[in-house]
Amino acid sequence: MYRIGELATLFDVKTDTLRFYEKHGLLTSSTRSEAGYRLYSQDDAQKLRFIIRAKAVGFSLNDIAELLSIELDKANWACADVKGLVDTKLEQVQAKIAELEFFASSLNKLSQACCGGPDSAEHCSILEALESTDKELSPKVEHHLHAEKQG
Amino acid sequence: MYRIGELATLFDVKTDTLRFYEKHGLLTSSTRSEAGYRLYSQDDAQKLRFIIRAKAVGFSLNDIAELLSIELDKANWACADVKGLVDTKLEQVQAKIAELEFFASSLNKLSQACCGGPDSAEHCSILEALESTDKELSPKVEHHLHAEKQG
DNA sequence: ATAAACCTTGGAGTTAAATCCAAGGTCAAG
DNA sequence: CTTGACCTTGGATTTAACTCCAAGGTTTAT
Repeated sequence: MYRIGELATLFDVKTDTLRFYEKHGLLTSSTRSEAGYRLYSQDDAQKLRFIIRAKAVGFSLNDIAELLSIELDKANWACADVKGLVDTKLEQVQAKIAELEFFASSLNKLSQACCGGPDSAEHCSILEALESTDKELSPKVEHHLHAEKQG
Repeated sequence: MYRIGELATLFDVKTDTLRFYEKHGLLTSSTRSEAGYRLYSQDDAQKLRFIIRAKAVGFSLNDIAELLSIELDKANWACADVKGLVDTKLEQVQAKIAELEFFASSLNKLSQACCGGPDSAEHCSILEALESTDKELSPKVEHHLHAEKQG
């Protein structure tokens, strides 16, 4: 079991942050010592790791709480409910991956264009690099941008 | 050219948000009308789209400003500087992608475990699903978690 | 030429997510 | 048996990123 300070050090967060997560229902220490100290189990640590990772890829604490609530505890969740929530989150995750792969390929292009590659100095900013890769736009925007682009 | 309200509608943000981005150096309209109205060009729109996307995958406005500053404008940036910044950002993006792929595979596992798949009811929460996929941990944490896991 | 729907600025208020602070309890080391 | 490094709580403050408001100027449609 970890005391709050140990867990905080381990994951490079502040103890205050852990108490904050507790107050907001994201991570409660599974036990307390006699004196009232929070004691975190291995599972708690696992959960914290998940929270930190999810935050790093742009999920809000609310989103994360929802992800963590996905537990097929049979009494409270129908199977279809779980599946619905999971699949929604999965779509969000996949959308994010798609965005990032786009970024990655553009940054790559930029990096290569920069130092003497065959396309040298052709794409000099992230925006130009993105543009050169762009095939699809958000439906709402597509019409406008294309309209102007031809004119 | 778009007036601020048009651009805002187009991208489903508030006009206040656009002024906020301007104040913080992320997106300045390329011109103003005689009366002082902001007029946004196609390039400005492109830039806004980039900002919105970058935000969606967990970059802060500061991160984004840095990404946007990557411009090989020859006078101010040495080639190596650009490459350095780009490659740093590329690493961040790739790390995020790795995280998300992890999430995705776990959510998938969860979704399948849920409704009568072969692993039915085996991984009942996102945490269990993650754990079942887990091979690598952050180096800092690895030792501790494994140590306890064996004991 | 006037109302409705835009736009301007400056500044205040909100929300999420921490982060800090104060007053005090606990515990291992000397 | 006290010093120092922990921990507790409750509440205040900060930071990022908006979001709203007020007082006033502009444009457009009737």
